[in-house]
Amino acid sequence: MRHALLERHLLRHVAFSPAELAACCDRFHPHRVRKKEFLLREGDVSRWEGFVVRGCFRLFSTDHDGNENVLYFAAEDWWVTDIDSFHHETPAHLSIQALEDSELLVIGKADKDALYDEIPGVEKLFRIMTQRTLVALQRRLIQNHSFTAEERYRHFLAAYPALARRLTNVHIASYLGITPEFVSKIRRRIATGSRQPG
Amino acid sequence: MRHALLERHLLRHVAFSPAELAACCDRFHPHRVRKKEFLLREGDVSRWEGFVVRGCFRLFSTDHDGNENVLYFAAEDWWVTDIDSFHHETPAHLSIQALEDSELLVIGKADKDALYDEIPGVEKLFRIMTQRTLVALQRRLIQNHSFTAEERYRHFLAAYPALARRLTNVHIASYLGITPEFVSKIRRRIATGSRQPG
DNA sequence: CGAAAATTTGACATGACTCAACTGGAGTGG
DNA sequence: CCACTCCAGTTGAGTCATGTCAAATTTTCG
Repeated sequence: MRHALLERHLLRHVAFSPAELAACCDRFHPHRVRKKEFLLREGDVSRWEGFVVRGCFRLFSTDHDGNENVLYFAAEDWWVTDIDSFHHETPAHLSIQALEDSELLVIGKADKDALYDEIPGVEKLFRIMTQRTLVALQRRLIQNHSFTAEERYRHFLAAYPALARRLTNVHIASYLGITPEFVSKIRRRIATGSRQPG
Repeated sequence: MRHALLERHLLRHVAFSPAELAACCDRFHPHRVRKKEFLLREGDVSRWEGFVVRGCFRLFSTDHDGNENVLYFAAEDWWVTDIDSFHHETPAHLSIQALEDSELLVIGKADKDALYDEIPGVEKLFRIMTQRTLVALQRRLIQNHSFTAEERYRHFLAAYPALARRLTNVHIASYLGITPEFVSKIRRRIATGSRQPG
């Protein structure tokens, strides 16, 4: 499935030849989901890795109290999968739900493994992408420890303004690890113009 | 530098030939540091990626209030580096300090890049290792949101009992994102036999 | 032995949560 | 076009987990 967004994405970190690029893209096929539909449910095996072409998803897990914790949001140009489940064919820890009507390009494990074997550069691409994701997650973990809820909320709005406008406060709260009620109180503090200390 | 621990580590995810294995190991050289010495200081460029052969390190960053947040501990069989700084030769966000007299095998960027180019399998190895680290970090992030401080402390002791015995409570607290005083209070609660709820 | 660091303890402060009530907008069916 | 429902969002009172600060005590280590 040729798709300009995917091609540009793949070329971002590795200089594939046109033939290699086509061989990659041909392993993907399109998939549509409606708002609120699940691409994956906790406990099932993740059979697909997906590249988001249109729409938006949340990846979350449910803890013993029934609280949903959002690991991340994936809009256009992002990947969605439970890495561990996809690679080892084990039950997923994550659920993946569409927050809008969405379109993906998905690839199955056999096709992905074939790409790894056939096209030098695919390993490099995913190594680099995984490293970048890891670095971002490391920073997020540290920020969770050193920032207050208000700082994290402000930072999220500043870092992802377009994404934030597409999400409800409930979801943003769940991503930041705070309650929706408290987000509401933070918003009021911000709106009523109180300067944050520091 | 041939070293049984490193060889076993490299073979864990990829079946290198003896020649490939030797070529990998030869790019590493030994390095010793004393307790409390820094391998890397925030702001400097990380010139080395290190594999810990003996001893223990903490990787941490300092926030605007001067608090040190431990990202992770690295004992034998772990890697230490500021990934971003090492690969892009930019100032590091992390500091790396030896908590004991330690020995590493280190590799510079030029040698690492050479390995990526010369030995098919090295990309795969680091892709897989990075993925596993990412999955572990994802789980840790979610646990930070859904577990209380006491639960996180208990979980850390249960998951890394040997490591925990080598660390002070100050460092464990900094890893868990809580204060050393509160760790002390948790320890008392545990010691006085109070069952944790849930 | 002596200094520095780690740990413990207690009083007090506060950030964030819980719960419950209320408001308002978006979609849906009649 | 209205009535109705369903969520998201807001608000407030009360509570709890965890932090802060300061002092006392123990351990580590030169």
